Amino acid sequence: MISWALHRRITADLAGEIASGAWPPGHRIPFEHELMARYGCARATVNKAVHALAVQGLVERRRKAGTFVAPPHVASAVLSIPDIKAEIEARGQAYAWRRISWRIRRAQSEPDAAELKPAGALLAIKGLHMAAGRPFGLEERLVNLAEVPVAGDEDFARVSPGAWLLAHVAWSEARHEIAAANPDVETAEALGVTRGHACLVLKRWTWRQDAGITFARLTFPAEAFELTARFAPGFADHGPVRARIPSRSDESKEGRP
Amino acid sequence: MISWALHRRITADLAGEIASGAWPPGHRIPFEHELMARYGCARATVNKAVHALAVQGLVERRRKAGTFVAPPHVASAVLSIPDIKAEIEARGQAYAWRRISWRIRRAQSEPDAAELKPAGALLAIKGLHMAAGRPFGLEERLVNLAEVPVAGDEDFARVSPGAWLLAHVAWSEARHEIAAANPDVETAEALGVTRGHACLVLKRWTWRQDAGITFARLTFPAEAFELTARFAPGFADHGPVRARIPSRSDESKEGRP
DNA sequence: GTCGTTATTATGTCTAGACATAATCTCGCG
DNA sequence: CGCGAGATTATGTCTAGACATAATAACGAC
Repeated sequence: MISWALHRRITADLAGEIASGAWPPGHRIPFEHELMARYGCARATVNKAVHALAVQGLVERRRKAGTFVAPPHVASAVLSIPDIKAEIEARGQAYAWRRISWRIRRAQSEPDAAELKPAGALLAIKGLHMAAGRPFGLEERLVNLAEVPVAGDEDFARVSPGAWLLAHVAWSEARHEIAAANPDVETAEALGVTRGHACLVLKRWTWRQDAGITFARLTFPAEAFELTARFAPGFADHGPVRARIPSRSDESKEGRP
Repeated sequence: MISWALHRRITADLAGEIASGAWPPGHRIPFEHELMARYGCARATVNKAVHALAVQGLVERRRKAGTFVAPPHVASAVLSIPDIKAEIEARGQAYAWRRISWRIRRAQSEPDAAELKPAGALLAIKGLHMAAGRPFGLEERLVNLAEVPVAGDEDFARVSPGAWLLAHVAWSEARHEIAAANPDVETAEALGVTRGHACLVLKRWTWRQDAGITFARLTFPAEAFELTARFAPGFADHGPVRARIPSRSDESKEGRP
Protein backbone atom coordinates (compact mmCIF):
# COMPACT_ATOMS: atom_id res chain seq x y z
CA MET A 1 0.00 0.00 0.00
CA ILE A 2 2.75 2.38 -0.98
CA SER A 3 1.84 5.42 -2.88
CA TRP A 4 1.97 4.02 -6.36
CA ALA A 5 -1.72 3.49 -6.26
CA LEU A 6 -3.13 5.79 -8.89
CA HIS A 7 -5.71 7.36 -6.58
CA ARG A 8 -2.94 8.25 -4.16
CA ARG A 9 -0.94 9.88 -6.87
CA ILE A 10 -3.94 11.93 -7.89
CA THR A 11 -4.58 12.97 -4.29
CA ALA A 12 -0.94 13.94 -3.89
CA ASP A 13 -0.93 15.89 -7.15
CA LEU A 14 -3.98 17.89 -6.18
CA ALA A 15 -2.75 18.44 -2.63
CA GLY A 16 0.49 19.74 -4.13
CA GLU A 17 -1.33 22.34 -6.21
CA ILE A 18 -3.11 23.51 -3.08
CA ALA A 19 -0.07 23.50 -0.80
CA SER A 20 2.01 25.41 -3.33
CA GLY A 21 -0.64 28.08 -3.56
CA ALA A 22 -1.15 27.51 -7.27
CA TRP A 23 -4.77 26.78 -6.45
CA PRO A 24 -5.78 29.40 -3.87
CA PRO A 25 -8.71 29.06 -1.48
CA GLY A 26 -11.98 29.24 -3.35
CA HIS A 27 -10.47 27.93 -6.58
CA ARG A 28 -12.56 25.30 -8.33
CA ILE A 29 -10.46 22.23 -8.98
CA PRO A 30 -11.07 20.15 -12.14
CA PHE A 31 -14.30 18.18 -12.35
CA GLU A 32 -14.11 14.46 -11.87
CA HIS A 33 -14.73 13.85 -15.57
CA GLU A 34 -11.82 16.14 -16.40
CA LEU A 35 -9.53 14.28 -14.04
CA MET A 36 -10.74 11.01 -15.58
CA ALA A 37 -9.55 12.23 -18.94
CA ARG A 38 -6.31 13.62 -17.57
CA TYR A 39 -5.32 10.44 -15.78
CA GLY A 40 -7.09 8.02 -18.10
CA CYS A 41 -8.93 6.18 -15.38
CA ALA A 42 -12.44 5.47 -14.14
CA ARG A 43 -14.50 7.98 -12.20
CA ALA A 44 -14.49 5.80 -9.09
CA THR A 45 -10.74 6.28 -8.93
CA VAL A 46 -10.73 10.06 -9.15
CA ASN A 47 -13.68 10.13 -6.79
CA LYS A 48 -11.67 8.21 -4.22
CA ALA A 49 -8.78 10.61 -4.69
CA VAL A 50 -10.80 13.81 -4.37
CA HIS A 51 -12.90 12.37 -1.57
CA ALA A 52 -9.71 11.85 0.45
CA LEU A 53 -8.94 15.54 0.11
CA ALA A 54 -12.43 16.38 1.31
CA VAL A 55 -12.03 14.15 4.37
CA GLN A 56 -8.77 15.93 5.14
CA GLY A 57 -10.57 19.24 4.90
CA LEU A 58 -8.41 20.54 2.06
CA VAL A 59 -11.38 20.92 -0.28
CA GLU A 60 -15.13 21.32 -0.04
CA ARG A 61 -17.42 19.56 -2.45
CA ARG A 62 -20.83 20.74 -3.56
CA ARG A 63 -23.12 18.83 -5.86
CA LYS A 64 -23.59 20.41 -9.18
CA ALA A 65 -21.18 23.23 -8.34
CA GLY A 66 -17.93 21.30 -8.14
CA THR A 67 -15.04 20.94 -5.74
CA PHE A 68 -13.36 23.99 -4.23
CA VAL A 69 -10.17 24.60 -2.31
CA ALA A 70 -11.14 25.16 1.31
CA PRO A 71 -10.25 28.37 3.15
CA PRO A 72 -6.92 28.09 4.97
CA HIS A 73 -8.49 26.92 8.09
CA VAL A 74 -6.85 27.26 11.37
CA ALA A 75 -4.49 24.42 11.61
CA SER A 76 -5.71 21.12 12.90
CA ALA A 77 -3.03 18.98 14.39
CA VAL A 78 -2.96 15.44 15.49
CA LEU A 79 -1.72 15.46 19.01
CA SER A 80 -1.17 12.33 20.96
CA ILE A 81 -1.20 12.21 24.70
CA PRO A 82 1.40 9.68 25.59
CA ASP A 83 1.84 6.92 28.05
CA ILE A 84 4.09 8.55 30.63
CA LYS A 85 5.81 5.35 31.63
CA ALA A 86 6.63 4.49 28.02
CA GLU A 87 7.95 7.98 27.32
CA ILE A 88 10.26 7.95 30.31
CA GLU A 89 11.58 4.49 29.60
CA ALA A 90 12.06 5.37 25.95
CA ARG A 91 14.38 8.05 27.22
CA GLY A 92 16.42 5.46 29.08
CA GLN A 93 15.40 6.52 32.57
CA ALA A 94 13.98 4.35 35.31
CA TYR A 95 10.26 4.84 35.77
CA ALA A 96 8.36 4.41 38.99
CA TRP A 97 4.89 5.17 40.29
CA ARG A 98 4.53 6.29 43.89
CA ARG A 99 1.05 6.44 45.31
CA ILE A 100 0.40 9.26 47.73
CA SER A 101 -3.23 8.71 48.66
CA TRP A 102 -6.26 6.56 47.99
CA ARG A 103 -9.73 7.65 49.04
CA ILE A 104 -13.40 7.26 48.31
CA ARG A 105 -15.11 10.60 47.93
CA ARG A 106 -18.58 11.86 47.26
CA ALA A 107 -19.04 13.19 43.74
CA GLN A 108 -20.31 16.55 44.92
CA SER A 109 -17.04 17.41 46.62
CA GLU A 110 -15.08 17.43 43.36
CA PRO A 111 -16.05 20.32 41.08
CA ASP A 112 -13.62 19.18 38.36
CA ALA A 113 -15.57 15.98 38.01
CA ALA A 114 -18.86 17.79 37.42
CA GLU A 115 -18.58 17.39 33.65
CA LEU A 116 -18.60 13.64 34.08
CA LYS A 117 -21.98 13.83 35.81
CA PRO A 118 -21.04 11.16 38.30
CA ALA A 119 -23.91 9.53 40.16
CA GLY A 120 -22.39 8.23 43.34
CA ALA A 121 -18.96 7.62 44.77
CA LEU A 122 -15.66 8.56 43.23
CA LEU A 123 -12.32 6.93 43.73
CA ALA A 124 -9.70 9.62 44.33
CA ILE A 125 -6.06 8.69 43.84
CA LYS A 126 -3.05 10.91 44.01
CA GLY A 127 0.47 9.87 43.15
CA LEU A 128 3.78 10.74 41.57
CA HIS A 129 5.32 9.59 38.35
CA MET A 130 9.05 9.30 39.04
CA ALA A 131 11.84 9.42 36.48
CA ALA A 132 15.35 8.44 37.52
CA GLY A 133 14.30 8.60 41.14
CA ARG A 134 13.05 12.17 40.94
CA PRO A 135 9.51 13.53 40.79
CA PHE A 136 8.41 13.88 37.20
CA GLY A 137 4.73 14.61 37.35
CA LEU A 138 1.84 14.59 39.79
CA GLU A 139 -1.31 12.70 38.87
CA GLU A 140 -4.60 13.49 40.60
CA ARG A 141 -7.23 11.07 39.43
CA LEU A 142 -10.94 10.66 39.98
CA VAL A 143 -12.65 7.47 38.84
CA ASN A 144 -16.41 7.12 38.62
CA LEU A 145 -17.03 3.94 40.59
CA ALA A 146 -20.57 3.68 39.28
CA GLU A 147 -19.16 3.12 35.79
CA VAL A 148 -15.96 1.28 36.67
CA PRO A 149 -16.75 -0.74 39.80
CA VAL A 150 -13.74 -3.04 39.32
CA ALA A 151 -11.48 -0.08 39.98
CA GLY A 152 -12.48 -0.43 43.62
CA ASP A 153 -10.59 -3.75 43.79
CA GLU A 154 -7.33 -2.16 42.75
CA ASP A 155 -5.22 -0.24 45.26
CA PHE A 156 -3.05 1.51 42.64
CA ALA A 157 0.02 1.12 44.83
CA ARG A 158 2.11 -0.42 42.05
CA VAL A 159 0.40 0.83 38.92
CA SER A 160 -0.79 4.34 38.11
CA PRO A 161 -4.53 4.76 37.57
CA GLY A 162 -3.82 6.19 34.13
CA ALA A 163 -2.03 3.07 32.97
CA TRP A 164 -4.54 0.79 34.62
CA LEU A 165 -7.55 2.52 33.09
CA LEU A 166 -5.97 2.57 29.64
CA ALA A 167 -5.56 -1.19 29.80
CA HIS A 168 -8.88 -2.06 31.42
CA VAL A 169 -11.51 0.42 30.33
CA ALA A 170 -12.71 1.25 26.85
CA TRP A 171 -13.49 4.90 26.21
CA SER A 172 -15.23 6.67 23.40
CA GLU A 173 -14.64 10.34 23.99
CA ALA A 174 -12.31 12.59 25.86
CA ARG A 175 -11.61 16.24 26.46
CA HIS A 176 -8.34 17.88 27.32
CA GLU A 177 -7.31 21.18 28.72
CA ILE A 178 -3.70 22.21 28.51
CA ALA A 179 -2.57 25.19 30.50
CA ALA A 180 0.28 26.62 32.50
CA ALA A 181 -0.07 27.29 36.19
CA ASN A 182 1.79 27.94 39.37
CA PRO A 183 1.53 24.93 41.66
CA ASP A 184 -0.34 25.12 44.94
CA VAL A 185 1.59 24.48 48.11
CA GLU A 186 0.84 20.79 48.23
CA THR A 187 1.69 20.19 44.59
CA ALA A 188 4.90 22.20 44.80
CA GLU A 189 6.03 20.14 47.75
CA ALA A 190 5.25 16.84 46.06
CA LEU A 191 7.15 17.84 42.94
CA GLY A 192 10.00 19.39 44.87
CA VAL A 193 9.72 22.81 43.28
CA THR A 194 8.91 26.28 44.52
CA ARG A 195 5.53 27.90 44.10
CA GLY A 196 7.03 30.28 41.60
CA HIS A 197 8.08 27.43 39.35
CA ALA A 198 5.91 27.26 36.21
CA CYS A 199 4.11 23.96 35.63
CA LEU A 200 2.27 22.47 32.69
CA VAL A 201 -1.16 21.27 33.73
CA LEU A 202 -3.02 18.76 31.64
CA LYS A 203 -6.60 17.98 32.53
CA ARG A 204 -8.45 15.15 30.94
CA TRP A 205 -12.04 14.01 31.11
CA THR A 206 -12.97 10.65 29.63
CA TRP A 207 -16.37 9.27 28.69
CA ARG A 208 -17.68 5.96 27.46
CA GLN A 209 -20.88 6.36 25.54
CA ASP A 210 -21.99 9.48 27.44
CA ALA A 211 -21.09 7.93 30.77
CA GLY A 212 -18.34 9.78 32.62
CA ILE A 213 -15.47 7.46 33.42
CA THR A 214 -12.63 9.44 34.87
CA PHE A 215 -11.01 12.80 35.37
CA ALA A 216 -7.28 13.39 35.67
CA ARG A 217 -5.12 16.37 36.40
CA LEU A 218 -1.46 15.92 35.56
CA THR A 219 1.01 18.54 36.72
CA PHE A 220 4.54 18.63 35.35
CA PRO A 221 7.34 21.04 36.24
CA ALA A 222 7.95 23.20 33.18
CA GLU A 223 11.26 21.64 32.23
CA ALA A 224 10.00 18.08 32.55
CA PHE A 225 7.38 17.98 29.91
CA GLU A 226 6.55 19.47 26.59
CA LEU A 227 3.97 18.57 23.99
CA THR A 228 4.94 18.62 20.37
CA ALA A 229 2.78 18.32 17.31
CA ARG A 230 3.90 18.15 13.73
CA PHE A 231 1.25 18.32 11.08
CA ALA A 232 0.01 19.53 7.77
CA PRO A 233 -3.22 21.33 6.96
CA GLY A 234 -5.92 18.73 7.05
CA PHE A 235 -3.39 16.30 8.50
CA ALA A 236 -1.35 14.27 6.12
CA ASP A 237 0.51 11.15 7.17
CA HIS A 238 3.06 13.15 9.06
CA GLY A 239 2.89 10.71 11.87
CA PRO A 240 0.86 10.87 14.99
CA VAL A 241 2.70 13.18 17.19
CA ARG A 242 4.28 12.59 20.52
CA ALA A 243 4.95 14.32 23.71
CA ARG A 244 8.59 15.11 23.95
CA ILE A 245 10.27 14.82 27.31
CA PRO A 246 13.25 17.12 27.25
CA SER A 247 16.35 15.87 29.01
CA ARG A 248 17.09 17.89 32.08
CA SER A 249 20.50 18.65 30.64
CA ASP A 250 19.13 19.37 27.19
CA GLU A 251 19.36 23.01 26.34
CA SER A 252 19.70 22.54 22.59
CA LYS A 253 17.10 21.61 20.01
CA GLU A 254 16.82 18.15 18.64
CA GLY A 255 15.91 17.44 15.05
CA ARG A 256 13.42 14.68 15.31
CA PRO A 257 11.98 13.91 11.87
CA MET B 1 -24.74 12.84 2.45
CA ILE B 2 -26.39 12.03 5.71
CA SER B 3 -25.59 8.74 7.23
CA TRP B 4 -28.19 6.77 5.30
CA ALA B 5 -25.48 5.65 3.00
CA LEU B 6 -25.02 1.95 3.56
CA HIS B 7 -21.25 2.15 3.90
CA ARG B 8 -21.66 4.71 6.67
CA ARG B 9 -24.08 2.49 8.48
CA ILE B 10 -21.62 -0.37 8.27
CA THR B 11 -18.78 1.82 9.54
CA ALA B 12 -20.93 3.02 12.41
CA ASP B 13 -22.01 -0.51 13.29
CA LEU B 14 -18.44 -1.75 13.42
CA ALA B 15 -17.24 1.31 15.32
CA GLY B 16 -20.02 0.69 17.83
CA GLU B 17 -18.84 -2.86 18.48
CA ILE B 18 -15.36 -1.51 19.13
CA ALA B 19 -16.39 1.45 21.27
CA SER B 20 -18.62 -0.70 23.43
CA GLY B 21 -15.79 -3.09 24.06
CA ALA B 22 -17.65 -6.02 22.54
CA TRP B 23 -14.76 -6.37 20.12
CA PRO B 24 -11.64 -5.89 22.25
CA PRO B 25 -8.25 -4.87 20.87
CA GLY B 26 -6.76 -7.66 18.81
CA HIS B 27 -10.14 -9.10 17.89
CA ARG B 28 -10.50 -10.07 14.24
CA ILE B 29 -13.53 -8.40 12.79
CA PRO B 30 -15.57 -10.22 10.09
CA PHE B 31 -13.97 -10.65 6.68
CA GLU B 32 -15.21 -8.48 3.89
CA HIS B 33 -17.00 -11.41 2.25
CA GLU B 34 -18.80 -12.08 5.52
CA LEU B 35 -19.90 -8.47 5.78
CA MET B 36 -21.02 -8.64 2.13
CA ALA B 37 -23.30 -11.51 3.05
CA ARG B 38 -24.48 -9.86 6.25
CA TYR B 39 -25.44 -6.58 4.61
CA GLY B 40 -26.24 -8.00 1.17
CA CYS B 41 -24.05 -5.59 -0.75
CA ALA B 42 -20.99 -5.53 -2.96
CA ARG B 43 -17.46 -5.87 -1.64
CA ALA B 44 -16.58 -2.35 -2.73
CA THR B 45 -19.14 -1.08 -0.24
CA VAL B 46 -17.89 -3.01 2.76
CA ASN B 47 -14.34 -2.20 1.71
CA LYS B 48 -15.14 1.49 1.82
CA ALA B 49 -16.71 1.06 5.25
CA VAL B 50 -13.86 -0.90 6.79
CA HIS B 51 -11.26 1.26 5.08
CA ALA B 52 -12.73 4.28 6.84
CA LEU B 53 -12.15 2.60 10.18
CA ALA B 54 -8.56 1.90 9.20
CA VAL B 55 -8.00 5.54 8.28
CA GLN B 56 -9.35 6.55 11.67
CA GLY B 57 -6.92 4.16 13.31
CA LEU B 58 -9.64 2.08 14.91
CA VAL B 59 -8.56 -1.09 13.11
CA GLU B 60 -5.45 -2.45 11.42
CA ARG B 61 -5.69 -4.40 8.22
CA ARG B 62 -3.28 -7.09 7.07
CA ARG B 63 -3.53 -8.87 3.76
CA LYS B 64 -4.39 -12.48 4.06
CA ALA B 65 -4.72 -12.22 7.83
CA GLY B 66 -7.77 -10.00 8.09
CA THR B 67 -8.81 -6.85 9.91
CA PHE B 68 -8.12 -6.44 13.63
CA VAL B 69 -9.24 -4.00 16.29
CA ALA B 70 -6.31 -1.69 17.00
CA PRO B 71 -4.76 -1.48 20.46
CA PRO B 72 -6.43 1.20 22.64
CA HIS B 73 -4.41 3.80 20.88
CA VAL B 74 -3.04 6.51 22.98
CA ALA B 75 -5.49 9.19 22.31
CA SER B 76 -5.14 11.27 19.22
CA ALA B 77 -6.72 14.65 19.49
CA VAL B 78 -7.59 17.26 17.00
CA LEU B 79 -6.16 20.48 18.28
CA SER B 80 -6.62 23.74 16.54
CA ILE B 81 -4.39 26.70 17.06
CA PRO B 82 -6.65 29.66 16.89
CA ASP B 83 -6.56 33.11 15.52
CA ILE B 84 -5.87 35.16 18.63
CA LYS B 85 -7.70 38.22 17.44
CA ALA B 86 -10.82 36.22 16.62
CA GLU B 87 -10.75 34.45 19.94
CA ILE B 88 -10.49 37.66 21.89
CA GLU B 89 -13.21 39.37 19.93
CA ALA B 90 -15.43 36.32 20.21
CA ARG B 91 -15.15 36.88 23.92
CA GLY B 92 -16.42 40.42 23.53
CA GLN B 93 -13.19 42.16 24.38
CA ALA B 94 -11.38 44.77 22.34
CA TYR B 95 -8.38 43.41 20.54
CA ALA B 96 -5.25 45.35 19.64
CA TRP B 97 -1.79 44.59 18.34
CA ARG B 98 1.09 46.63 19.65
CA ARG B 99 4.41 46.28 17.90
CA ILE B 100 7.45 46.44 20.14
CA SER B 101 10.29 46.00 17.68
CA TRP B 102 11.10 45.37 14.02
CA ARG B 103 14.51 44.27 12.92
CA ILE B 104 16.42 42.44 10.22
CA ARG B 105 18.69 39.81 11.65
CA ARG B 106 21.14 37.28 10.36
CA ALA B 107 19.81 33.74 10.44
CA GLN B 108 22.75 32.43 12.46
CA SER B 109 21.91 34.60 15.43
CA GLU B 110 18.58 32.86 16.04
CA PRO B 111 18.98 29.27 17.27
CA ASP B 112 15.22 28.73 17.38
CA ALA B 113 15.06 29.29 13.65
CA ALA B 114 17.66 26.62 12.90
CA GLU B 115 15.01 24.06 12.06
CA LEU B 116 13.78 26.28 9.27
CA LYS B 117 17.22 26.16 7.65
CA PRO B 118 17.04 29.81 6.65
CA ALA B 119 19.49 30.91 4.00
CA GLY B 120 19.92 34.63 4.53
CA ALA B 121 18.20 37.36 6.42
CA LEU B 122 15.38 37.02 8.90
CA LEU B 123 12.74 39.53 9.80
CA ALA B 124 12.39 39.66 13.58
CA ILE B 125 9.23 41.19 14.99
CA LYS B 126 8.18 41.38 18.58
CA GLY B 127 4.84 42.64 19.78
CA LEU B 128 1.96 42.30 22.17
CA HIS B 129 -1.54 41.02 21.64
CA MET B 130 -3.76 43.17 23.82
CA ALA B 131 -7.19 42.25 25.16
CA ALA B 132 -9.33 44.95 26.73
CA GLY B 133 -6.31 47.22 26.89
CA ARG B 134 -4.18 44.78 28.82
CA PRO B 135 -1.31 42.56 27.68
CA PHE B 136 -2.65 39.20 26.60
CA GLY B 137 0.26 37.48 24.93
CA LEU B 138 3.71 38.22 23.62
CA GLU B 139 4.54 37.23 20.05
CA GLU B 140 8.15 36.87 18.97
CA ARG B 141 8.27 36.15 15.27
CA LEU B 142 10.99 35.31 12.79
CA VAL B 143 10.18 35.37 9.09
CA ASN B 144 12.48 33.90 6.47
CA LEU B 145 12.85 36.77 4.03
CA ALA B 146 14.37 34.50 1.40
CA GLU B 147 11.05 32.67 1.18
CA VAL B 148 8.67 35.53 1.91
CA PRO B 149 10.32 38.63 0.47
CA VAL B 150 7.06 40.61 0.45
CA ALA B 151 7.09 40.51 4.24
CA GLY B 152 9.87 43.08 4.04
CA ASP B 153 7.38 45.63 2.69
CA GLU B 154 5.14 45.33 5.70
CA ASP B 155 6.01 47.11 8.94
CA PHE B 156 3.59 45.10 11.12
CA ALA B 157 2.71 48.18 13.11
CA ARG B 158 -1.04 47.67 12.68
CA VAL B 159 -1.30 43.96 12.02
CA SER B 160 0.37 41.09 13.82
CA PRO B 161 2.76 38.98 11.77
CA GLY B 162 0.75 35.90 12.63
CA ALA B 163 -2.43 37.29 11.13
CA TRP B 164 -0.59 38.72 8.13
CA LEU B 165 1.18 35.45 7.34
CA LEU B 166 -2.02 33.43 7.70
CA ALA B 167 -3.67 35.62 5.08
CA HIS B 168 -0.73 35.97 2.69
CA VAL B 169 1.40 32.85 2.78
CA ALA B 170 0.43 29.27 2.05
CA TRP B 171 2.01 26.64 4.25
CA SER B 172 2.18 22.90 4.00
CA GLU B 173 3.59 21.76 7.29
CA ALA B 174 4.03 22.96 10.80
CA ARG B 175 5.38 21.84 14.12
CA HIS B 176 4.31 22.96 17.54
CA GLU B 177 5.78 22.77 20.96
CA ILE B 178 3.58 23.52 23.92
CA ALA B 179 5.22 23.99 27.26
CA ALA B 180 5.04 25.92 30.48
CA ALA B 181 7.84 28.28 31.47
CA ASN B 182 8.77 31.14 33.72
CA PRO B 183 9.17 34.30 31.69
CA ASP B 184 12.53 35.95 31.31
CA VAL B 185 12.93 39.50 32.60
CA GLU B 186 12.04 41.15 29.32
CA THR B 187 8.97 38.99 28.70
CA ALA B 188 7.72 39.42 32.25
CA GLU B 189 7.97 43.17 31.91
CA ALA B 190 6.14 43.22 28.59
CA LEU B 191 3.33 41.08 29.95
CA GLY B 192 3.19 42.91 33.24
CA VAL B 193 3.73 39.86 35.40
CA THR B 194 6.43 38.73 37.78
CA ARG B 195 9.10 36.26 36.86
CA GLY B 196 7.50 33.74 39.16
CA HIS B 197 4.27 33.88 37.17
CA ALA B 198 3.75 30.70 35.14
CA CYS B 199 3.32 31.20 31.40
CA LEU B 200 2.17 28.97 28.57
CA VAL B 201 4.68 29.01 25.73
CA LEU B 202 3.66 27.95 22.29
CA LYS B 203 6.35 27.61 19.67
CA ARG B 204 5.52 27.09 16.06
CA TRP B 205 7.64 26.37 13.03
CA THR B 206 6.04 26.54 9.61
CA TRP B 207 7.24 25.20 6.28
CA ARG B 208 6.07 25.42 2.71
CA GLN B 209 7.29 22.47 0.70
CA ASP B 210 10.42 21.90 2.78
CA ALA B 211 11.23 25.60 2.77
CA GLY B 212 11.19 27.17 6.20
CA ILE B 213 8.80 30.10 6.35
CA THR B 214 8.50 31.32 9.87
CA PHE B 215 9.04 30.64 13.54
CA ALA B 216 6.92 32.06 16.32
CA ARG B 217 7.08 31.97 20.07
CA LEU B 218 3.89 32.99 21.81
CA THR B 219 3.96 33.54 25.55
CA PHE B 220 0.74 33.84 27.53
CA PRO B 221 0.32 34.41 31.25
CA ALA B 222 -1.11 31.22 32.71
CA GLU B 223 -4.57 32.61 33.37
CA ALA B 224 -4.93 34.14 29.91
CA PHE B 225 -4.80 31.13 27.71
CA GLU B 226 -5.70 27.51 27.73
CA LEU B 227 -5.89 24.94 24.99
CA THR B 228 -8.76 22.50 24.93
CA ALA B 229 -9.29 19.47 22.78
CA ARG B 230 -12.29 17.22 22.62
CA PHE B 231 -12.05 14.06 20.63
CA ALA B 232 -12.73 10.41 20.19
CA PRO B 233 -10.30 7.59 19.51
CA GLY B 234 -9.40 7.82 15.88
CA PHE B 235 -11.24 11.14 15.77
CA ALA B 236 -14.91 11.13 15.04
CA ASP B 237 -16.78 14.24 14.02
CA HIS B 238 -16.55 15.71 17.47
CA GLY B 239 -15.78 19.09 16.09
CA PRO B 240 -12.43 20.64 15.55
CA VAL B 241 -11.49 21.97 18.85
CA ARG B 242 -10.62 25.43 19.93
CA ALA B 243 -8.39 27.21 22.25
CA ARG B 244 -10.36 28.47 25.16
CA ILE B 245 -9.57 31.83 26.59
CA PRO B 246 -10.73 31.86 30.17
CA SER B 247 -12.22 35.09 31.41
CA ARG B 248 -10.03 36.73 33.97
CA SER B 249 -12.91 36.63 36.39
CA ASP B 250 -13.81 33.08 35.52
CA GLU B 251 -13.04 30.73 38.33
CA SER B 252 -15.71 28.18 37.50
CA LYS B 253 -15.90 25.66 34.69
CA GLU B 254 -17.93 26.27 31.62
CA GLY B 255 -19.73 23.50 29.84
CA ARG B 256 -19.21 24.26 26.20
CA PRO B 257 -20.64 21.45 24.07
C1' DG C 1 13.64 -30.01 12.75
C1' DT C 2 14.87 -26.27 9.64
C1' DC C 3 14.67 -23.89 5.55
C1' DG C 4 12.85 -22.60 1.22
C1' DT C 5 9.05 -23.08 -2.18
C1' DT C 6 4.34 -23.02 -3.52
C1' DA C 7 -0.57 -22.53 -2.93
C1' DT C 8 -4.01 -20.04 -0.73
C1' DT C 9 -6.45 -16.12 0.71
C1' DA C 10 -7.84 -11.38 2.38
C1' DT C 11 -7.14 -7.03 1.26
C1' DG C 12 -5.75 -3.25 -2.34
C1' DT C 13 -6.86 -1.31 -6.43
C1' DC C 14 -9.44 -0.59 -10.53
C1' DT C 15 -13.18 -0.63 -14.28
C1' DA C 16 -17.43 0.53 -16.72
C1' DG C 17 -21.27 1.09 -16.01
C1' DA C 18 -25.93 2.65 -13.13
C1' DC C 19 -29.24 5.33 -10.45
C1' DA C 20 -29.88 8.83 -6.65
C1' DT C 21 -29.48 13.41 -4.87
C1' DA C 22 -28.93 18.06 -4.52
C1' DA C 23 -27.67 22.27 -6.20
C1' DT C 24 -27.53 25.37 -9.96
C1' DC C 25 -29.15 27.33 -14.19
C1' DT C 26 -32.69 28.44 -17.58
C1' DC C 27 -36.85 29.73 -19.00
C1' DG C 28 -41.37 31.18 -19.05
C1' DC C 29 -45.27 32.82 -16.48
C1' DG C 30 -47.35 36.47 -14.13
C1' DC D 1 -38.74 42.36 -12.81
C1' DG D 2 -39.66 38.55 -9.43
C1' DC D 3 -40.37 33.92 -8.91
C1' DG D 4 -41.46 29.15 -9.35
C1' DA D 5 -40.98 24.82 -12.46
C1' DG D 6 -38.25 22.09 -14.84
C1' DA D 7 -33.88 20.79 -17.12
C1' DT D 8 -29.14 20.23 -16.27
C1' DT D 9 -25.14 18.66 -14.03
C1' DA D 10 -21.54 17.27 -10.52
C1' DT D 11 -21.09 14.60 -6.85
C1' DG D 12 -22.78 10.45 -3.82
C1' DT D 13 -23.47 5.87 -3.74
C1' DC D 14 -23.49 1.29 -5.46
C1' DT D 15 -22.72 -3.08 -8.36
C1' DA D 16 -20.38 -7.15 -10.29
C1' DG D 17 -16.85 -8.23 -11.79
C1' DA D 18 -11.20 -8.28 -12.44
C1' DC D 19 -6.27 -8.53 -11.48
C1' DA D 20 -2.44 -7.29 -8.14
C1' DT D 21 -0.16 -7.79 -3.78
C1' DA D 22 1.37 -9.46 0.40
C1' DA D 23 1.20 -12.43 4.07
C1' DT D 24 0.12 -16.77 5.85
C1' DA D 25 -0.15 -21.76 5.69
C1' DA D 26 0.99 -26.09 3.79
C1' DC D 27 4.33 -28.81 1.81
C1' DG D 28 8.53 -30.81 0.55
C1' DA D 29 13.69 -31.17 0.46
C1' DC D 30 17.70 -31.38 3.08
